[in-house]
Amino acid sequence: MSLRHALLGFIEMLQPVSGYDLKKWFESSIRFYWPATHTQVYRTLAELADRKLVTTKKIEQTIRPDKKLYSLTDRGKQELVSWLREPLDLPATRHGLMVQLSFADLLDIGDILSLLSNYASKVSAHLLFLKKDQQKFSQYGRTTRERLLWELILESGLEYYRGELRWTEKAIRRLKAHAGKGL
Amino acid sequence: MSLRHALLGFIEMLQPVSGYDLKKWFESSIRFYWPATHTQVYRTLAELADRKLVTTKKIEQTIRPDKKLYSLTDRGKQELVSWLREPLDLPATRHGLMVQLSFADLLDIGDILSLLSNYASKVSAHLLFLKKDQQKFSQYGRTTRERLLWELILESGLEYYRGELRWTEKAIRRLKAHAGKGL
DNA sequence: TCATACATGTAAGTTGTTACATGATTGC
DNA sequence: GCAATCATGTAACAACTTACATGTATGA
Repeated sequence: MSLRHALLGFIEMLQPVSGYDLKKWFESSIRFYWPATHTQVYRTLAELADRKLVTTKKIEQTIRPDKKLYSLTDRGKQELVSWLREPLDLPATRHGLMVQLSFADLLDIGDILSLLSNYASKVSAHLLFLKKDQQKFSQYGRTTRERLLWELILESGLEYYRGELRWTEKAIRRLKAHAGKGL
Repeated sequence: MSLRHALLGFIEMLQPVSGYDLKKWFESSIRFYWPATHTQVYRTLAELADRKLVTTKKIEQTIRPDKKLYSLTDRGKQELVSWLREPLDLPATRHGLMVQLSFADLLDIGDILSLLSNYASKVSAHLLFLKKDQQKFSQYGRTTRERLLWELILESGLEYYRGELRWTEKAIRRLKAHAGKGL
């Protein structure tokens, strides 16, 4: 599971850091590649502490709720770096729209086109969102190489969604052309 | 969950059909968009039968193990068609390589390039595999519109992986250039 | 003789989602 | 006055994975 290692990675970058802040970092960056809810984050942090990959320190606060700060242990860093080197399998994608289209011959053309245009508009909205994020994000890198890596990751997302848009538009054209032939 | 509806869709196409055959159809087609193990298939079929969306018929066999054949009920077909019309959220992708690259500044350049070239070779292998599948697959469509849909689905996969390859090659070039500057 | 196809399942574990729970402070 | 931020968690459920289990027939 990459969630564990994503957390180790962020802790390495930000230590000492609270679960709450880790969750916020997830939200604003890696979530496009590995989404996680706060429930999962806290559960996984507890497990990492159990396995002595991180240490915790309780901070008592008066006007805010108490919090715990996490830091990496040597074993945690070892675990992180050795995972970073591991070649992974191709990700298993689950793309509900494609499942729908597989059986969409049961629908009439209007319904099929709605599915596609709904997808297109969600993809466009997401693209806009990613572009806004773009500037904000690439500033944080601590080395030029880290900034380059983050830029590449963001471009991968942009290109993926641009590709989805192109494909959706093509699919709409082809389906309309096909429907037209029937007249 | 799309698995339930993917099964309903295949049952609609192939009924009466055994769980074993449904699994094989998954393997050879939809698995790229919605992978499922045989455990999941059998469990979900039992649930669909429980909910009266499908009916089963036991076939006793001597030289082969007995089997169950599944067919759609009217309620099953209704459920399928109404799901097919539902606009879905954007799929949540989990892309481990991107998680690794997010923290890859902890690695040396050789390790980073290995991650990328390993990914590239897996993507290429998968592309070859998809292209082989291409002819075999598009023959099955029962209407011209169904064939068009399946063609579009397959193209979406091809374009995705071609995009991944292009991105990976660009990433390798940029990282090599960056490493070169340091000399 | 060894792997593969046929055909179905159970059990146990891991991961991921949703709802519930608390309670002060700050900004609109 | 109401929503959002801060900060952490539990409980219950849903989905997915891996290992275990059985037993015949066919082809390389």
